[in-house]
Amino acid sequence: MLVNDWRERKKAATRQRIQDAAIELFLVKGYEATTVEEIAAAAGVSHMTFFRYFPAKDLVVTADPYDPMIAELVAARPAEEPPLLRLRRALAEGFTYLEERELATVRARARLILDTPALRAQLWQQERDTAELVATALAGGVPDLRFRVLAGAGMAAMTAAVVQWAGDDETASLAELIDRAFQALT
Amino acid sequence: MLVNDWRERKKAATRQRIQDAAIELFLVKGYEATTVEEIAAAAGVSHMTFFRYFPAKDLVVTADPYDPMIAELVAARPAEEPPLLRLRRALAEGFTYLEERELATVRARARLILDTPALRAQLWQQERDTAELVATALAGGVPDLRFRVLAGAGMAAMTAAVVQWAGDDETASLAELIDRAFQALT
DNA sequence: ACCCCATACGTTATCTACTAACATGTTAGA
DNA sequence: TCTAACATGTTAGTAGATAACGTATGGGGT
Repeated sequence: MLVNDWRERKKAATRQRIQDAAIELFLVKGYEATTVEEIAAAAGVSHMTFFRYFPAKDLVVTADPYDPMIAELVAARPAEEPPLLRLRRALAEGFTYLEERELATVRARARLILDTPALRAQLWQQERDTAELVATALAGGVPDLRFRVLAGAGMAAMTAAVVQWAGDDETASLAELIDRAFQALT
Repeated sequence: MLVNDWRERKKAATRQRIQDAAIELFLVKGYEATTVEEIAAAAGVSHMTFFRYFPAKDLVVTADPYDPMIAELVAARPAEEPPLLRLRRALAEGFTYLEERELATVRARARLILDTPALRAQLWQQERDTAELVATALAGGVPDLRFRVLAGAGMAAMTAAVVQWAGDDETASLAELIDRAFQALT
């Protein structure tokens, strides 16, 4: 079983190399102007290896572990709370945890995504998937229209906050913006 | 100026021919399995003409006049109403107008879009654009975070309703689902 | 130490969406 | 009738994505 460890770590490393090379190139040359072949060359692999790790070019940017995390946080909160408050608190927890390390990276990536149509498309799809997960967590089973609406509204609030936060250096902190966004919802 | 009329009508006709041919092929063979060349051939044009009318393959399905219409309806309603009620009433008006003619077509197209990842991506982007238009209409100028959240939440409610309506033949009417969705929001 | 084989990676070919350059034909107006 | 504008076609090319097939590296059983 030691073998698997070694292989997994090697794979994780090349995956990271590809992703780093890609984002660096995107920030310098722009997303559209950067070809997969260039990324692969910069990471020292062939274009096939790129596609084995990221089935599509945009996934190298949009693949992200946070969205599923939100659903877990929602499920972890007491079911007695009203749905929107539950979601709000869950998000607050999540973003507080983030605050300490990766906020700058997240912001840079958010900007890249928001400035690139091809990447934005994926993002909205992802938001929708997360909304369904959140709705399921809120309902504690298959959600009905009511829970889907609430989850969707909550995601919309979060998205509005993130968009403002990413677009303006002078704006408030992300946590505060999310708080304000949920306030507007009630 | 008579000339322009004639040319415009001819252009509108070929545009329609292309779109009809495309949607028919999509429904029969599926979106991915249908090539632009096939669509162009079925419509009796070259693939370049296709792209002149629809800059991207997916636009032949997702290009749609309803989303801008919503913003107009919102702006037309009295500004004294609370924002969410205003949006709700505006949507009610719009879908009542629709009811009389194209509902079946809209439903078929909605299903095609919801079943095709490549089309879904565009749809969410479009929803976002509409939300911005609605937010502007609600604010009567450049919207702040509050109006953006409300507009986004409203669009989320509408989307949830449309998704359920498109997915289930036995479900309630679209107007009623939208009404229920907005009820869940308050 | 030997071979075996799984597994990651590369090479090559091909498809398709999409774009650009240039050619052609048709029609409105002088 | 000539010409300028405009819609369309032809051709060639780029880039994302997939499939078939070959190769090498390293682990485990004998």
